[in-house]
Amino acid sequence: MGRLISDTVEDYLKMIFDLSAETDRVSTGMIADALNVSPASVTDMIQRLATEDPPLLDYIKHQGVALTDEGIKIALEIIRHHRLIELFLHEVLGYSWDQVHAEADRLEHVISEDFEERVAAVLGDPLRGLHGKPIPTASLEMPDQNTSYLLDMRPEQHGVIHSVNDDDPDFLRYLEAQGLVPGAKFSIVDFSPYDNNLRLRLSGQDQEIVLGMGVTTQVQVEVLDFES
Amino acid sequence: MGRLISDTVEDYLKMIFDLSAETDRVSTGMIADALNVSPASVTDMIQRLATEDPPLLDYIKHQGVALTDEGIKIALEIIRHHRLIELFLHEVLGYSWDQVHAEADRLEHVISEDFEERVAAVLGDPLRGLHGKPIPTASLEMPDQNTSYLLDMRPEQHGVIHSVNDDDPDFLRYLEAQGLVPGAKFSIVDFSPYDNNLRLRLSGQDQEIVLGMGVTTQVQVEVLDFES
DNA sequence: TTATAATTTTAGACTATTCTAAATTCCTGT
DNA sequence: ACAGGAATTTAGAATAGTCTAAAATTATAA
Ligand SMILES: [Mn+2]
Ligand SMILES: [Mn+2]
Ligand SMILES: [Mn+2]
Ligand SMILES: [Mn+2]
Repeated sequence: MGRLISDTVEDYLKMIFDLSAETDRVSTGMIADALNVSPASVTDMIQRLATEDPPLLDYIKHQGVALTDEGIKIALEIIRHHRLIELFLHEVLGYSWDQVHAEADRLEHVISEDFEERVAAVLGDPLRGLHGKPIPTASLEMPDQNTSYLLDMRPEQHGVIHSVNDDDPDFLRYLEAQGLVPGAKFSIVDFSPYDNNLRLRLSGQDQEIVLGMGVTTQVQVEVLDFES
Repeated sequence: MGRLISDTVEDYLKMIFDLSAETDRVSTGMIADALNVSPASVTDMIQRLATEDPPLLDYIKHQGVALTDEGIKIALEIIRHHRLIELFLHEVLGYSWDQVHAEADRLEHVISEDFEERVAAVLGDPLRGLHGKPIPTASLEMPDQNTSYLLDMRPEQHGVIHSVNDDDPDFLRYLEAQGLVPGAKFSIVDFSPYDNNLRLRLSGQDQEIVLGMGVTTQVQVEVLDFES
């Protein structure tokens, strides 16, 4: 208990956790891109984190990193902070869903456990964040989700929007305008193999919308067995 | 607009502002004590702040510093954040008045102007903080207060508690238990010149309480012309 | 007025985080 | 199997903030 973790390290661990959803091992380059720092800085940092007292990363030279259990703990703590804060900013202070992320990205590092608990209580211990992502529990269990990317759906299939990537405010405003918010049900109408465009109809709406990979890679869905 | 001020610099400026209430020029040693860093670190920092592009401090070697207008601006901004956050934590999240300070001391550096505005709005644009101190306005005017220290009051005088120093949670719990909270009216019953103890009676209470300098130097009062 | 004490400043060093440029290693396509 | 090219790591350096120990300055008080 009580290691001294800087904001910077917290952001590295959080980002590595996110990137780990894609690949088993996360490469130096991926981290550098995601955090907007040079690859050299990343190499430095991951080597340091891999040799901390309890190592936070498992690092193999030239083969990227994976979080240790210790590293996952810290990442989940910060992710819990982040998603609780986003919800709180929206519910209590009236932030729109495209404004919350940037603010939460700073606040997540400085709130106390007490603050976390009080916010969770005020919000009624929510299970999902403002953008649909699950919120790790107080004991740092991440509820597992059975989701896939909208990208991978095909005509005839039905689904519900589960969650959306939240780092680009413009993108979030676009999604909201289209009705592409967590909980929205839809069915796939058409698929264009060459550009990977998907045409879909949101339930209750007449109009169909066509989405390219810029959108479909950023939206997670739950595939439904039957229309409802 | 848009200088890059670190949290550390913000804390230095805020502390120098507070200390300036006592002395015109603030010494290296005072700052070092207050911030719990070595005098050498303070010298380093104040020399740097005095040579910033618009200087934040006016520094004369061996004679301490005074804030420039630019430095005051930044200090007031942070103090506004701090006091709004303390009130918010109390009102919205149910923090007790001894718990808010530590949390606010970290949050004050990371909230946006938007956050500040929204919190101020939710609280109804308060003029005074949880511990009685005035809150700088949105345009960074500090409402001036006509207060003196409880220390300097003498028998026969009446007064109202204006504000109390809030950095020690134990002290705040003690004050609250005694009923020594902002707004409480009292009259001085007795003064002991050798130990500077004051005996006073809170209006509406029978019992008298005796306070030493450990308390009377930490409490600001408004002296009343007549009892009320 | 002068020695001693207190305060402040300087010198030198350390950690955390980042960078650029150069060296190394890995991968891929012929 | 191997030559480029891509990715990664190393080397060297910068900045912010801190420290301790030594030097310099100012204050105090006999
Ligand atoms: Mn977010
Ligand atoms: Mn962050
Ligand atoms: Mn405070
Ligand atoms: Mn602070």
